[in-house]
Amino acid sequence: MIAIGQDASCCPGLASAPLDDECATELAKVFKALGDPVRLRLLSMIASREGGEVCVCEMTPAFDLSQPTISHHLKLLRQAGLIDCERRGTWVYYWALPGVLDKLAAFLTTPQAVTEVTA
Amino acid sequence: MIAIGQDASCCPGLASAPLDDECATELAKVFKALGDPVRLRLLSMIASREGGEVCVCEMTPAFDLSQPTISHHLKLLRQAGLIDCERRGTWVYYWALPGVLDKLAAFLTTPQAVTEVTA
DNA sequence: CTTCTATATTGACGTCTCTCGATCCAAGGC
DNA sequence: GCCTTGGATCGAGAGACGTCAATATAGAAG
Repeated sequence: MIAIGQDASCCPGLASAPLDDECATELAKVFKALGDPVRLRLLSMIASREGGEVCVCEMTPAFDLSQPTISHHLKLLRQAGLIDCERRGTWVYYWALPGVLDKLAAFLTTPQAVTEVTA
Repeated sequence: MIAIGQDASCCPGLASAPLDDECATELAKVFKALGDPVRLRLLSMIASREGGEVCVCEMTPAFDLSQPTISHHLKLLRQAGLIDCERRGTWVYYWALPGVLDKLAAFLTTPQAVTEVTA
């Protein structure tokens, strides 16, 4: 629903120029999705997985929360454009959408830090 | 109040290993502070400023919001450890705390992307 | 000391968010 | 067909959040 892949690239960087309203609104949606410890852990479980895919049945018991709550957080992460999922038989598998996290990281990186790395 | 400088460094990276609860809670506070378009714009105004300092009197009229609301958002950004301020006469000046954004960016950067850059 | 200006704080209101139990849907096995 | 299992959706309640008007505070100027 949120095309961070396109909209984030329009924003040259947090510290390079004052953000316009539209860009800030789009980016805030993604950061808001990251602004919850449960969602951060879910995303980390998914993004750090070797094979790239994690079954819901594996994530739900890792938390002290009800199954609908985990499903709700996964939905928010998906709406933020951070992950996607596919049903395979009885189970549903989630994976991290590539590039989105790196684009966010690039947006946060200050120009000085960039020049230091590339120098 | 939040020592992202210390606590974020304890977290090796979102995509390198599943985040533990404590680390996720600390990081979520910072991302939550970034999860509002007004705060993103405020932080961008501050971080992109050449001299490094921005007066509140310069930020308030840039928004269609009341003065207390802007003050409130600046307070949240400060509590998240992203900015700091100092009173100088009648005016108050804000600046971005260095390194925090870069640490966040490093946390979001996937291991693959890191190896690509350093290769 | 009084007054004015620039910010911060307080209190209140409506809205959004997180969580749960209950229910529904999709797929497999009998 | 029916039943079981894995997930998603619905509806509700408690709490957090964003916003404002009103007030308080700090400093400068008279």
